[in-house]
Amino acid sequence: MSFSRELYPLVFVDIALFRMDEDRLQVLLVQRAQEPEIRRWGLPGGILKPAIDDNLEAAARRVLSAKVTVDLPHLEEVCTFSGPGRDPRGWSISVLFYALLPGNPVNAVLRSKVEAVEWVDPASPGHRMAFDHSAQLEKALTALKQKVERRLLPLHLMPPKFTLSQLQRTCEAILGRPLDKTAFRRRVLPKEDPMPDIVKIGEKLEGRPERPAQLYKAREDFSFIE
Amino acid sequence: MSFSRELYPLVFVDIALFRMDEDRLQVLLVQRAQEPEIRRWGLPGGILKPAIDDNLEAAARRVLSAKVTVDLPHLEEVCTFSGPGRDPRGWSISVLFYALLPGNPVNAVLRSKVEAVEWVDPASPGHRMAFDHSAQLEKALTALKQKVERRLLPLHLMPPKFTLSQLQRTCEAILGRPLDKTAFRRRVLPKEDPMPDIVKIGEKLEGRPERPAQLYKAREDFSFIE
DNA sequence: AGAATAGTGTCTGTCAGACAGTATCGC
DNA sequence: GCGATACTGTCTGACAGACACTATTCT
Repeated sequence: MSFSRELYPLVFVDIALFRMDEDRLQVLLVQRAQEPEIRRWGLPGGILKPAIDDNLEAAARRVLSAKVTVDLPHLEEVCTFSGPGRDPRGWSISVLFYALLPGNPVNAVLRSKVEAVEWVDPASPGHRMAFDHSAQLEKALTALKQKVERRLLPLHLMPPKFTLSQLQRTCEAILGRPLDKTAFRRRVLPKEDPMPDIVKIGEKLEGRPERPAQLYKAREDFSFIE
Repeated sequence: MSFSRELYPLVFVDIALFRMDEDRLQVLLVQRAQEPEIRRWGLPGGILKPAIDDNLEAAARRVLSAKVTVDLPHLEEVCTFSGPGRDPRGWSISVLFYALLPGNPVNAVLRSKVEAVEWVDPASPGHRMAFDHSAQLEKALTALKQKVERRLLPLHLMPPKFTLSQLQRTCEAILGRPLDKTAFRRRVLPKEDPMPDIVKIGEKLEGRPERPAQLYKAREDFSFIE
């Protein structure tokens, strides 16, 4: 442990970036290209750079900008992880964020870099993960789940236009359990709500062999923060 | 800004320590005895010491131990505050915690130090506060409120033995609004719950000119974490 | 007896899950 | 018409607020 580690901790930001792939929730993992824990998989992250970062959230956005071509996914702090042993380089803090990537622009948003990247099922990532990133992913997923459990709609994960069934399947993927259709629609479409979270566009989904569904969009100033 | 500030941020922990005074919620403020912002009031806090702190929560407990003679109040992370401008000493991070002090042992738990201390109403502290501590206090209070709004019982604020009315008044003080007695009791005393949060002791409150109330205690392994 | 709070019984509205039934499209 | 999904109507049980009523102690 270097001397400075006894005065100043290393400060990192780590991000659990979620997206929907069809009807499955996924999270982005990267394979570390450097020591320590080289070749291990983990959440994308990086060290805080006080010289260029305005705050921790800005640091997280900077780290994300190296992975993703769109900015402004929903980004929210979850909690911190800290201690002398979690990173071999010394006493460290990681501030964990989770981010939600919107649906449609996904195809073109990922930029390949020196590291390998992979979208995996957050409930069973299928890799042994570096540092305490396994615990971090669990915390991030729990935070997302709890929000949806509290009836917040994960609209930041949706494409610009979506159907109610799509939205319901997204919630079900996050919660890991089926939802009742009637109850879901009643909740999401309150008849006389002055500020409904979602707005009917007036178009219908075409090109499918079933009855076409109404398309909706998120309210202009919708926020996933309670 | 010193050179090291461009590589390493200063890392602080700040704590909003809540207690009940009769039926009012209070938070502990301290008057700063040092520059910067000397004589301004703020939340108790201190710098992280990697050499002696096992993690950020341990740092918060260490800081609290200088103010309070009991340990183990409920301590929980709220969020972080960060940036180059919030402390004149340079780029800094504060990790905010809130803590709940149990009811009865309060009288003897406060230790006077070099700084003046004061218990104030968290909703209107009555002092202009140092740094961004005003925003921090607001966040901590909101976090506490939301937990109680989500039906978690703030049992860590209660004395070892308490009546249902006392508990209800505590919830009302936190929420800032009255609660219905019938609904509150129904919620708190589910007839056939295998794991109720509170347990009837069997004693009654004596020495009052009204009908004596049943006394309750918190379940052995009760946790305020959801 | 009276004051004061503890504790209960019951009505009513809201809202959830459940489930069956109807609607509307492509083929 | 058939298949598939969109959407609706309605029943039922859980639970919340409201409120009046009863219970039990001290003075």
